[in-house]
Order: sequence, then structure tokens, then C-alpha cells
Amino acid sequence: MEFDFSKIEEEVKKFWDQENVYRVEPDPSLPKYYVLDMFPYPSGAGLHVGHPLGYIASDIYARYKRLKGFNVLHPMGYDSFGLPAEQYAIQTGQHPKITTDKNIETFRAQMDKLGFSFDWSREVRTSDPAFYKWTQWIFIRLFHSWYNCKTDRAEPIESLILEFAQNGNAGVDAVSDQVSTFSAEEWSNFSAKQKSDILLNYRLAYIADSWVNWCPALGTVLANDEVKDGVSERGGYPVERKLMKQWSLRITAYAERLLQGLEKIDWSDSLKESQRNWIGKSEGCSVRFEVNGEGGTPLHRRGDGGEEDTLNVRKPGGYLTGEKSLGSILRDNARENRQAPTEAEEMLWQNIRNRKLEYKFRRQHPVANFIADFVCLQKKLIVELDGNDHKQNKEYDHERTRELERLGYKVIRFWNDEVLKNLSGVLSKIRDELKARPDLLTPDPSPEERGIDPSSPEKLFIEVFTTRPDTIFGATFITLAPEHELVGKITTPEYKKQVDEYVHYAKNRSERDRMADVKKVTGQFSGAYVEHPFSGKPIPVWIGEYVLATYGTGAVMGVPGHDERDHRFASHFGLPIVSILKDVDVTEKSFDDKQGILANSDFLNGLEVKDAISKTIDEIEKKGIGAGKVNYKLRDAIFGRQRYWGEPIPIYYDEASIPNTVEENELPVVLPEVDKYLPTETGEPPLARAKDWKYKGKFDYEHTTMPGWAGSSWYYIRYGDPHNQNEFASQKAINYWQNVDLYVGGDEHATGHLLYVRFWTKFLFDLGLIPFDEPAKKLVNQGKIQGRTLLINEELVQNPRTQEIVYHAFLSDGIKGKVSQYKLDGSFYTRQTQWPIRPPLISYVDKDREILYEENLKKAIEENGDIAFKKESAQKIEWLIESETNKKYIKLSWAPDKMSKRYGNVVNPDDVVTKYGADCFRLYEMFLGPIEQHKPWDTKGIDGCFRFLKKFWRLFNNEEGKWLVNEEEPTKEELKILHRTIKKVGEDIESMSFNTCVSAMMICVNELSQLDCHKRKTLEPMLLLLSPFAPFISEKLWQQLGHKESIVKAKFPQHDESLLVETSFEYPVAVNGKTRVKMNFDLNLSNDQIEKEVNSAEALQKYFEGKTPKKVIVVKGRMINVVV
RNA sequence: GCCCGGGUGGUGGAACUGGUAGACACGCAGGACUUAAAAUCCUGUCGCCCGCAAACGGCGGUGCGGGUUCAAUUCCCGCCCCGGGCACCA
Repeated sequence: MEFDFSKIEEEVKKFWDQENVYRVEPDPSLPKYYVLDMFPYPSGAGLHVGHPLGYIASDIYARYKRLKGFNVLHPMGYDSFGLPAEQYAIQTGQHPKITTDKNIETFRAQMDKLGFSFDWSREVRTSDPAFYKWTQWIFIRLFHSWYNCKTDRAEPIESLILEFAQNGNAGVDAVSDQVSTFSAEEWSNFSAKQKSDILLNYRLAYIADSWVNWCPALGTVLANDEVKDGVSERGGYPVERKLMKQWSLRITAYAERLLQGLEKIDWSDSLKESQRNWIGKSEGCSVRFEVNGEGGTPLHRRGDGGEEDTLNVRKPGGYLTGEKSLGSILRDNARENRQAPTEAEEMLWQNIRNRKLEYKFRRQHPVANFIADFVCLQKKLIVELDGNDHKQNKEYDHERTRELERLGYKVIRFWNDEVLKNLSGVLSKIRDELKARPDLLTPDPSPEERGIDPSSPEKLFIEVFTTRPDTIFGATFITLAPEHELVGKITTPEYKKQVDEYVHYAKNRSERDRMADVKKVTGQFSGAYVEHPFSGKPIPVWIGEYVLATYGTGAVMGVPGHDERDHRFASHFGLPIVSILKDVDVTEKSFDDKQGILANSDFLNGLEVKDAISKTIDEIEKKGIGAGKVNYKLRDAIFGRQRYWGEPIPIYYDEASIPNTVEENELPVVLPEVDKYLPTETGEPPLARAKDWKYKGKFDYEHTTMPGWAGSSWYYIRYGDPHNQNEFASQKAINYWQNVDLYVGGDEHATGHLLYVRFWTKFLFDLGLIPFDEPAKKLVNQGKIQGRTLLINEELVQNPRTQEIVYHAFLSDGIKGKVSQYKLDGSFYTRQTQWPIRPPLISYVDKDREILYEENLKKAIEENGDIAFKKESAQKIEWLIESETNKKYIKLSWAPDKMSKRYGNVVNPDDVVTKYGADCFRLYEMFLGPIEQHKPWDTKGIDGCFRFLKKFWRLFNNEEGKWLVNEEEPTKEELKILHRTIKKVGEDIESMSFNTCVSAMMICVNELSQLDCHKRKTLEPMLLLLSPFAPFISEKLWQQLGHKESIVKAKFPQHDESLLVETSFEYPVAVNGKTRVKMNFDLNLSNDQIEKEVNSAEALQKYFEGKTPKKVIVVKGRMINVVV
């Protein structure tokens, strides 16, 4: 038979389908093995050659494990909710389900061509109601759970309610946002709404005002991991911080376990490191500094009670959300503004307060992250007054207006003068607007309505978090974040103006601005002092934007001697810098290392840093001014998305606006149909458009949907029992298949999916629903296959003063280095650059030879004009070229780059398969190098694999299609070749070193061809070795050998070590480390005998240069080294 | 800045716990078969030196500079470069 791969692949595929060879069921008599690929999102672009890399690797491994006698679960499905389909829906009006289904079809067709051994009967799709029913079910479980620090696990909320009813919350040790305590009696007297609000502070799924990453362009919030460098990961749109009511998951409860769990799983170092970074644990200590007035007069706490949280001592496993403290900052600020209204503000206020215009107005009220001058919440109407300085803030105000409008507010503005001169006109305009706006029945309660406002005189403390408590005697100042809630309270009157200005400045800088110039030192003295808890000395309190409000307590003790940032701050403002380590000078530079002997530190003197840290914590705890404390960077995961194409959150709101979960027997909450996939006019998410979509016909459903990572956080469990209608998976399936043995996927999911799936797994484990607490024992990150981007080398000679380009040339790759001779004159400078050739220019390039002909470039310029360089320079083009047959051209260089449709460098696997076959494609992708490594796609090397397959085929069939296999006994040499290969391939598959497997098989086939060996007894085992890599051709040849059952069901050969034993070895003999000659010795000879022979060896005498060898080192079976 | 990876021919890459650096493959050069091409096969291919040439031989060589060792791509110290993660995280 002829080697016609497309016919073979077609035939074999049919055979597999008929025989259902990849179907698996639990079988207690066999050991299981679970190989999983990361869930693909079915994008419209289909697969490119980079995608299947991981699938091929996992498929080889799965097939190998099957041959080794394991019952292998190897499923595939689709993460089919997601933004791109929805963006497309918004543009075209087409339902995302239609697009998604179509894309899935393309994906499936592409995957089918590649010969994967997936059990497709187990396919799941996250957007399938039968699947997301259980995603919703798990959400409900999260909602009805809290994290008990005493037992260090999640528990049903009922146990907490019981505790509240019996003992109040004082004895509860939970990860929560609850700050105030209450007794059992108080609990019983709380209204249903109050109880609900309190429980939300404990639930693992909760709704609360949180600072979120709002992406206006996508119209949704994003999780932290979906934001990179201030822009959205998908699409690259700007993201801003915003305070919103949001569903979140309390992943922070699991911070420590997520960190510890990394120790026991076999994942790559870099991935574990990313997760560790993301969790960001730091151990240290909180310290409270008492605030004194200048003259030692204590300042008194004023304002909000219920805010003692900044002073709280950490409960194990707990943490403090910085975002929450920002909320109170806004409120504080609002309160201050209220006390100093302008004349116009006051006048307007007197005329609209107390429902003078029928509706209740509030002044200086926080809305999102702004403070509105006046707002009517019932009508979502904001009235802003602008002074004369308004012009400077025009842009800012514009932004703010847009943002508020997005939230459904209407903003109207008046000038101060208008109010003063034409009050009645202003009032009637406001009245008109009020009339025109729809009524909102449940206005948000104001902070005053929500909280209590006892103004009991109390001492003020600043609490800091530090990882270096040992440096406490080196603290020469305290710095507060500008947003810190104490800023307004401690600032002394004479510094009020400067502080206000500074805070205003700092607040108006965006995150990105701050990130951009971190080196810039800014700050402001508050006038206040705190008392050093040990020395009693006064320490000034500063405000500086280098302190983050969201980390720790939003305040630091400035230790300029031993913290680089503090040193910069202190040097800039002339604050004292002291060293607390013996013989360490810190005047120029801080000494941040945790080593040395303490000095200038009272009771710490003479101690090592490490001992000093624990000693200090002891003392601090003894004094009751702080405690050892652990901080995590990890934040709770925002779970709601203002999007259509996602799982509905199974929550409805009752008459009292209390969130309740939908009855389990009513799941799934099916995604309703909507007329448009856009937010409503009032800024509600798209689900608000759904007609008559009410729970039990009357209650509002939650309108946000779940994020993309919801379904993928547990899908691997579903594969074990994908069609179960009564449970998320049966206990039988879960107990048999357990967790994933080998998980293959990209490292871009390090801090997203892979953290969330671990979180959900631990949660389900806590509830006793699964018997394991990690999703995957071993995880391999496949590298990306990069595209090739062609680069053009360009040189400019430029006049530095006029910037005029006087000379401009494209350089051929080979003569890049020779440009200096073309410099015109010393006063000009040359610049060499390379830029990528992208569409449309790419179409003018001879891609096979990677050259650009002069005529084509000229044509490109003519047809497209300004392609990638300035016209004027294009006219000055000169050439440093190579030429062949009088045709001028530039040889281009290239570099690996992202494979992307936009860059015109995408290679479609279908094309490769058509040309070389799937087997060859699989083999080549593996042959390219280690799977974890990123590597550029280059079709040039694929011929080698193609030749190998043909050669392999020709061991069975000759060119005329004649069958060559015979039944002769293999020779010893042939057996040795075979068994060496079996050993090598077996070992290398185990260690996932697939490239060397392919090499080993190539060597084997080369050798067998050389020996003209066509013996069944050598070829049949070879076929089994090849079958995980090239399943089609292997199956075909297997059939030709006369087997009726698929090769998939066969057994992997076992190598026979005895056949590999060599009797002698050709030793390289080195003299003084340099290999000189080769000598053959029997492996049974003793080292002494070899030494004797070597010493007298004729061939070596000349290297001894007459000296006698001092020593002979013999490494058995390796080499011999003679020392002279 | 900190933390992880990594740096080997023209290219992708190989080298077990320190033991013949460059396996295997691509590309290139030459040759065989052929009217020719494709396909296939054979030979050579790290650099430099000696040499008409080949065999043979010599020297250097795994980012750079040191060190340990009989022996270093591998271990140690110091640096440079590339990729990735985190980033005023106290």
C-alpha cells in the first residue's frame, strides 16, 4: 500500500468512530488516570498552530497511559461564556449563543483532524443550562457558607446564625467584614434587613460596596487578574477604580491555604511563584502610636463610631479591606465640605432642604467615588455648583459627569453667580428636571442613616503595619496615605490649608499617574505628633502618597535608615535619619537587609535582627499596643459582571430588598432573552432589559452575571459525570476519577483561573462534597508557539537640530554592520532601527525567501502611500542591497512574535495537515523542543518529520506498495536497537520530554533501515512506541499486521535490560583532561588492569612527555583520565 | 527595584546524579540515480591553524570574568544580556 496519509487518516478516523475507542467508564479493576487540557474559549478565529501544542502533548501522555494499562479520562469541552461573542452580539445583534455554537463547530472540526483521543461523549459547555445549573448551585452553597477561623474551614451559615442567636458575635472568629459586635439579644431584635446585612459580612459570596476595576469601554467591572497595567486584559481598554455595589467571593478567607497548598502540588516554579506573589503574604506586626497635639493636648476622636476597625487586631485568617476605609474617607471629606459651604451653596441649600422641592436632597453626598454638591437620590439627580476656578477642572468635571451619567444620574450645573443672582430661575430649572425624571423607590440610605454617630471623646491612635518591628527605634516619622481617614482629624489648624491642598492634589492623580512617576517624592506635614511607644519621644506625622491606602493600615512608620522609600522621603523633607544597626552607615543609602546587630535601640541592643523582631513583637503585645499580624495582598474576587453572556446569579431581592437565593429545585435560572445586549438607559446591566423576568412573578432577579472564570472553577469535576441531572457529579464518579493527574495549559492563567479553581476546590472539600482539596496534582505549562515577524533594517542619518532626515536607507540583513561608511558628516547622527513588517506591507514580501524586492517596495509605497514611515523619508530612500540577476532586494531579518491575525503571521493547522498530515503535524510540534518553552513556528523543519514517517512506512511497505514484514527472528543487534529505544521513549514520555522521544525513534528507524530489517518482532513494538505520537499511521499499520482490535487497546512494550548490557566499552582516554585516544576495554576488567594497560599504551606515550603518570582515573563505562 | 526562568553551531535543539559538547532534525555544500524535475540515497558541515588536498594533527570553543576539580554546559562567586511575574505592598 502506498503512503497516502490523507486517505489513511480518513479511514482510521472512521474506524475509531465506529469502534468508539475513546469512550471510558469508571472501572474499579483498573487504576485511573485523569489528563486534562485547559478549557478553550471558542474564539471566532479558530485554532492556530500554537493552540494544539498542549493538546498534542496531553494526548500523547493520555495515549501512553492507556497503553500502560490505565483507565484514562481525557475529556474536552468549551468555556463558552465570554466577552468576544457578546461584543460581536452588540455589534451585529446576533445572539451570542449562535456565534458561540458556530465557533465551537469550527473548533471541533479542527480538533477532529488532529487525532485527539478525547471522549467526546463527555463534552461540557459552560453556557449550557444543564451545566450552569450546577455552577449556580455552587454559588448558592458559597452564599450559605462562612469561614470559621477556629476550625479553619468553610461552614454552613446556619451554624453562625445559631451562634448569633445564642451568644451574639463576640465569640465568633470568622473571616468577615463585620466590625461591630452585638449580643444575642440585640441579634434577636434586629430587623430582617439588618440581619441580612450582617450575614453578608460573613458569607463567602456577598454583595457589598467595593472598589472595583470599572472598564467603561466594556461596560463592566473586571477582576484584578483581568487588569494589566491599568488596562483591560481583553481589548486593552482603560480601567478605573470605582465604588460599586458588587457581588464578590471571599477568596481571602483561603489566602493561607492557597499559599500552603502550593507546597504539595507538582506545578512549575514560575507558576507557583506567580501565585505566591499574587497572594502576597507578609508577616509582621501592627503597632499603635498615640496621637498628641502639639502641646501634648490630646486630640479627640470625632465622628463615626463603628470605625474602630482601623485599630483592630487581626483575627487569624482575616484581613482588612482598604477599600472600605476609602468609603469613610469620602464621607469625612463630605462632612468637611459641608461645614465650609460657599455662599451660593448655602443659599441653594436653604431653598431645597427639608423637601422644599417635594423631594429630599442631600448635600456633599458621596456618589460612586465622587462627592456631589447636591443630590436627590430618589430621582438620581445631581446639582453641581461651579465657582470661577471651574475652568481649570473642566476636563475632570466632564469625566465625572460622564461617569455619573453612566450610573444613571443626571447632572446639572450652575455657576455660583447664577444662584446668587437668579435663585428662582435655578430653582425652577431643578424643579423641571425633577419632574422629568422617573421615580426610584428605594434610594440608598445615607451614611448617617446607615451608621450611628456617637461622638464620645476618645484617644486617637495611628496604627501602622510593619514587617520590621525591630526597627521601631529608627522610626523618625509616621506617614499616612492621603486617603487615610485620620488625615482630617489630626491635622492642626495651621496646617489645614496645606494638607487640604495636598490631599486634593493626591486624590486627583490617577493610579496610572502615580504608577508612572514613583520616584517623585511628595508629601505634607500635618502638624500633628505621635508619641513613640517605647522612647516617649514625639514623632511628626506626615502625609505622603507613597503610602497606599489599600495595603496594611494605610499608614507606615517611617524608618529612613532601613527602608529605601522612607529614606527617599526623609532625605527630601530633611527628616532625621538614624541607623539602628551596629556599624551601619545610612546617611546616603538605607540598609534594607534583614541582618546585623541592633544598636541605639534600648532593650534590643546587641540582638540579631531576627531575634529583635520577635522580641519587639513580644514587647508590643505585652504593652497592648499591637500584635503580630499577617497581611495579604490578595483581595476578594469581584464576581458580578454587567454583562449579558454569562451565568445568571441565582439571587432575587424580596420586598425588603434582601438578597435571597433561588430555591434549588428551581435551578437553573435560565439566561433570559433580551432585545439588545446593551446596558439600559439608566445604566442597568443588560439583564434588566428582560421582559417579565421576575422570580415567582414578582421579585427582581440579580441583574449582573457571573464572570468567565465561574464555570471553569469546577468543570473538571463535571467531566467525571457530565450528564448527571440530580447532582453536580455523583459521589461514585468523584471517588473514582478524583482530581486531575496531569493538567496542561498556558501560564497566562496563573493568577486567574488557576487560583480560582483551587479556591473552589478547597471550598467544595470543606463542605465534604469532594475528597481532595487541590484540582490538579501535576500541571505543565506549554509554551506558546510564536509567529515569525519579518523585520526591515533601517538606518537614518539625522540632523540633530532640525530633526531633518538627510539620509535614509533600508539595509539588507547581511550588511547591517557596514553602515558607518555612509555617515555623511560628524555633526549628524545615525540611528539604526528595525521595524516589523505588518499588513499591508507584508503582502509585498517574498515570504518564502524572506526578501523584499526594490520594485515591490516601490509599488507598496505607490499603492498605499504612507505605510510605515514618513513620506518625506520615503522619498529619500536609498538602498544598501544585495542583488541577484540584476534584481535589487533586501534580505529581511526576523524575530519571534505573537501569532496574530492582525500581524498577518498566523499559520493555520488545517493547512499544515492538508500538506503533511496530522501525524506529521503532531510529531513536528513535539520535535520542535521542550513543551514548556516558547518557540517560533518555522515550517522549514517539518520536512524532517515527514521523511521520518515515510521511512517508517517503508519498513513495512516498499515504494511499490509491497508488504515487507516477515516473521524472522531479530538479530542481537536489532534487539539492542529496539530495546534501547523502548527504554528511552518510555522514560522520556514519563518526563514529558517528547522532543527527545522523536529523536530516539528517528535514530532507531535510521538504524533499522540501514540493516534492512523488516521483522515483525522488531517492528510491532516500534509501532506501539510511535502510536501516541502518530496515531493514524500506527493504527493503519497495526491493522496491516493483522490486528482486529485498535492499537489503542494494546500494551506498551517492556524493555529487556539484559539485552542492553555491553561487554566492552570504547573508552575515551584523556591526558590531563584532554581527550587524546580511544581504547577498547572489557567492562569486566578491574580498574587496576585498565590502569596498567593505559600506562603502557603505545599511543599515549607522546602525551606523557616522558613523565610518568601520577594517577589514572577510570570511570567504568564512561571515560579514563590520566594525570601526568 | 525584587522574585522566577533562560543564554550551547547558520536555525530548532541534545548532553544521565560533573565524565567524549553539538545527538536528532532543518538549512547549506558536494555527489549518485534521472532527459529533467520531484522523490530517494550517499558524503561533508562549531571556529581557527598547519596543508595543494585528504587522512592525521594542533589550538580555541557552551553569554563575560574568576574559582573548585583529575575532569565544568553542569558546582561556587562576581557581572552582562534576554524572557516572564510582581512592583512605592511597608
